[in-house]
Amino acid sequence: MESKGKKILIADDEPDILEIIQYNLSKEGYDVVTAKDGDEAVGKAKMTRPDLIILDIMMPKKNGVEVCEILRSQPAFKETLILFLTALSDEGSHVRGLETGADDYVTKPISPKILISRVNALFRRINKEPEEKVLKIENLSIDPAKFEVTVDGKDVTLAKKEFELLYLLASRPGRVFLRNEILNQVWGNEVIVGDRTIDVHIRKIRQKLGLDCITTVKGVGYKFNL
Amino acid sequence: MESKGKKILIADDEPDILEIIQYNLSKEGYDVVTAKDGDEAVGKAKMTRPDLIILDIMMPKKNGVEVCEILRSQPAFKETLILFLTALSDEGSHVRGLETGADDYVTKPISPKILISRVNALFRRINKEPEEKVLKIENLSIDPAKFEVTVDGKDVTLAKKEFELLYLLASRPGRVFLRNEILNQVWGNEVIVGDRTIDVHIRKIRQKLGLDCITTVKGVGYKFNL
DNA sequence: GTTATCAGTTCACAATTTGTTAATACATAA
DNA sequence: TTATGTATTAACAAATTGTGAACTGATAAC
Repeated sequence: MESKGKKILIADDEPDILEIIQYNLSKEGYDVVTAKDGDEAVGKAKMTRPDLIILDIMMPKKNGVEVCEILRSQPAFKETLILFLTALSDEGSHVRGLETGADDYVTKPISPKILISRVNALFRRINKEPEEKVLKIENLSIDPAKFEVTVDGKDVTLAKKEFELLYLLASRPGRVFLRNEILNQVWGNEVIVGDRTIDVHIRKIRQKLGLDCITTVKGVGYKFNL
Repeated sequence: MESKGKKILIADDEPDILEIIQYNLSKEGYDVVTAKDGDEAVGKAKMTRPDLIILDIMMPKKNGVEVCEILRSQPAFKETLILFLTALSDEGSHVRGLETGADDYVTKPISPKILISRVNALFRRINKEPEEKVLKIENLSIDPAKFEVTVDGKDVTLAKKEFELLYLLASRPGRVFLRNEILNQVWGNEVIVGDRTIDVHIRKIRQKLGLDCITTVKGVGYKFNL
C-alpha cells in the first residue's frame, strides 16, 4: 500500500512485538518509527513528530504513562494521538492511562487485525474540534476559535505567536509565567530561541492592544493584569 | 408499492438468490438491476448508476471485493452505497470488506426480511441530511440541496470541492478552520493531498464569488467573514 | 474510438507575513 | 554608579500563502 503520510512511533521493549506491529502498520501504509524504551520514545517523538504514538505501559527507563505525561505537557504533543499497549487488562491501569491523556488502549496479547482497525479508527476520529473557550476580561475578549481579539469591541489583529502568548497569559490572570514556562508553552521544549524573543512579542502585543495589561515582573517573568 | 425512485444493482452468481432478492426488493418499491458475475456488475453499475449495489463476495470473473475496489476508485461511485453478501461470517472478510469501502454487509443464508431492513436502513442513513440547510449571509446564499450559490441573486457555479469548502467555512462564520480540519472535513482523513491544494481551491472560490469573504489567518487556517 | 472538456491536483516560484536576532537604549535596585 | 534585566528598533531569516501553468484522469461530445 502506498504511504498514507501518517507517521507512527511505536515504543515497546519486546523486539518481537515491535517487529510484528511495525510490519503490519507499514503494510497498512503508515510510516513507522520504533523505540525500545521510554527515554528513546521521548527522544524519537521530539525528533520525528509522529501523528500517533503507541506506548507499551511496561518499559525500561520510563514507562508508557510517564512518557505520555512528559509529552502531553508540551504544546507540540497536545494534539498527538497516543495509544497504550498493556498486558494488564485491569480497570485500574486502563483508567489511569486514559486520564493521563491517552486516546485509546489495546490489551496484550495483540491481534494485528484489531490493532490496525483501532489505529485506523483513531485517525478517522481526528475530526474533533478543539473547543477552547473565549476569554473575556473587562473590555478585552480573546476568542481562540475565531482567532480573534477585540478591545472595546474593536478588532485587533495578532500574529500566531502573539496570540498564543497573550492567550496563555490571559488564561490565568494575575499568575506570573516564568520565561521558561512561556517558552515551553508557546514555543515548545525542543525549540531553542533567545530570551529577547519573548520581549519582542510582548512588546508587539502591548503595542497592538494599546492596553497596559501585561505586567513585567523583573527577574521572573510576565503576568496578565487588567 | 409504488417506486421509491431508488435503483439497486444486485450481483450474485446463484440465480435463485438473485431472483429471491430481486422479487423482495421490487416488492418494496426499488428498481432492481441484476448481474451474474463481477464483470457484469462493473459494467451495469457504470451503465445504470444505481443508488445501492449489493455484491456477493464469491463470484466468477471478479469477486465482490474486487468489484468494490474498482468502483470505489472512480469518483462517480465514491458516494454509492455498497453492501456485501457473504457466506463467510468470519471476522476477517468482514473487516476487509468494510475497509474496502463497503457500507454494510449481510451474511448468507439471507433472510429477505433482514436484507430489506438493512437496505432501508442504508437509504435512511444517506437520506437524513436535515442539517444541510440553506445558508444566507448578506447577499450570499448557499443551498446545499440544490448545490447552488448566488451572489446578489446571481448564480455562481462552483465545482464540488469548491462548494464543499465554501459551505464548511460559511457554516460557521468567523470561526477559523485549521488546514487539517479542512482536509478532514472536505477531503476525508484517508485522502492525502498537498498543502497547496487548499489554497488553490480557496483562490477559485474567491475568484468566482468576487467577494472578499474568506480571510486568511496565516499559520492557522481560513475563516469566512462578511 | 477519438477528442475535447473539466474538476482536481501538483508544481515552481513570487509575494507576503511572521519570527528571530542583534545592537542599542532605557529603567531599576543595590 | 554599576550591574542586571527589559524595551525598542531595524535588519534579517524563515515560514506561509498566492498564483499561473501544467498535468491527470474521468466524463462528455463528436
